[in-house]
Amino acid sequence: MARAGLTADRLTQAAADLADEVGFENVTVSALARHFGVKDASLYSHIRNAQDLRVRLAVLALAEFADRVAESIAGRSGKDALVAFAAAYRTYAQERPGRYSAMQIALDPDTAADSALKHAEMTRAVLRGYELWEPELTDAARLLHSTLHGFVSLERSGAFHSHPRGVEASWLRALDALDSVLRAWPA
Amino acid sequence: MARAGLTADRLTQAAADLADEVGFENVTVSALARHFGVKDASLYSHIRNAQDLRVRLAVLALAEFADRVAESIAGRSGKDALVAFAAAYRTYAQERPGRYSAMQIALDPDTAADSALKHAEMTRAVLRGYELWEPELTDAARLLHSTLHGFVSLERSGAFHSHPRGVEASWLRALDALDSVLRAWPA
DNA sequence: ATTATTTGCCTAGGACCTATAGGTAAGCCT
DNA sequence: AGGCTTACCTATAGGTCCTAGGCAAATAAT
Repeated sequence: MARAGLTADRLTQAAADLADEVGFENVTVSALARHFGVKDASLYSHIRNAQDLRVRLAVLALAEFADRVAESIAGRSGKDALVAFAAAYRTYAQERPGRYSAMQIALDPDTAADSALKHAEMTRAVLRGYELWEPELTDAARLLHSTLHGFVSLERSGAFHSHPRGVEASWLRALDALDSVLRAWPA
Repeated sequence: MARAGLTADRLTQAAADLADEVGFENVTVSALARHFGVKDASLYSHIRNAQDLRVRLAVLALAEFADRVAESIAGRSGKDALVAFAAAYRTYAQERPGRYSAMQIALDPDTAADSALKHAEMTRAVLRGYELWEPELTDAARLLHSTLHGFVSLERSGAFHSHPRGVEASWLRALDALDSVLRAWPA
């Protein structure tokens, strides 16, 4: 019988698409096997187990996201870079919700090392316009990530829907606030 | 045969404790039934299904968390209130990780209404010292929640462990930044 | 081109989780 | 004591995760 031509990469790609369709938590080995028209057991030649699949998906998403962000902040600086960075963040979460969820799982330091490095570099690139130095640079980077991730995460979970105030307006205000706090940081 | 004396509330309480022990995603109907020494099927007289159990757990956590926060900000104002609010937030996430995870699931507006109201009230109580008015009050509240939730969430997922800078120091800096941005908000 | 090796996918099966249907017995009320 | 409600049961079915072991297709060796 003809082979489906499975590889770990093809499985991970398909899992990512599946995650965006049905949600990260509904990405199962069975569903993925169904998608390729093979039996569950066949996937275990390519992935160690379900958790391994999730980790691969997270790594894929982190790399893809890093590329997007890098592209969006290229050639910008100061508040322009901040806004572009933030927009890339929020847009990715909206367009690729499954991948975004995948990115949030805890990875062991080794696995995350590459992505972590690239993300750290880009964050520093954005913050370069604000003239911050260690250790404040790290504090600022953590605040930046916290704010963006927190906002996007709460928006997705519906926490902002209970109030008529437009989410977009609050988002812009948050970016203003971030910009001003970063500019005033050295003080 | 003796009855275990199950009720939806007792199940929810036990589920919450279980969540803190083994993680929210590992709270299953089976595990809960085992804990009470009854068969899985017996639980379905008290809860509609597994999702219903998770929702009840989330509501429990939200209410419990609201109580804690209310207690911690009572009698404080301005930055004191902000710091107490933030500490309650972070401490709850650390001490009750399963409950904290449960709180993040998306609830339909009706189910979340009570908790949402109480949370909104408390946030407004914290922000009272900063003399903000609608619609900026909502923007500020959203920024506050985003920052706290984002920080706590990233800390828990290990995103901050890749750098030697102490997380506590970054946390204090983030609170300073929040305080200053809230004070400068009307500008 | 035939053989040997690897590898992709299979069947079979076990463990655990979710859920429903229908039954029995414990506890409450009068 | 009688009847009613309900807490818990057995039985059953389907879904997911994963392992063991087998055959056949693809690939490499001769």
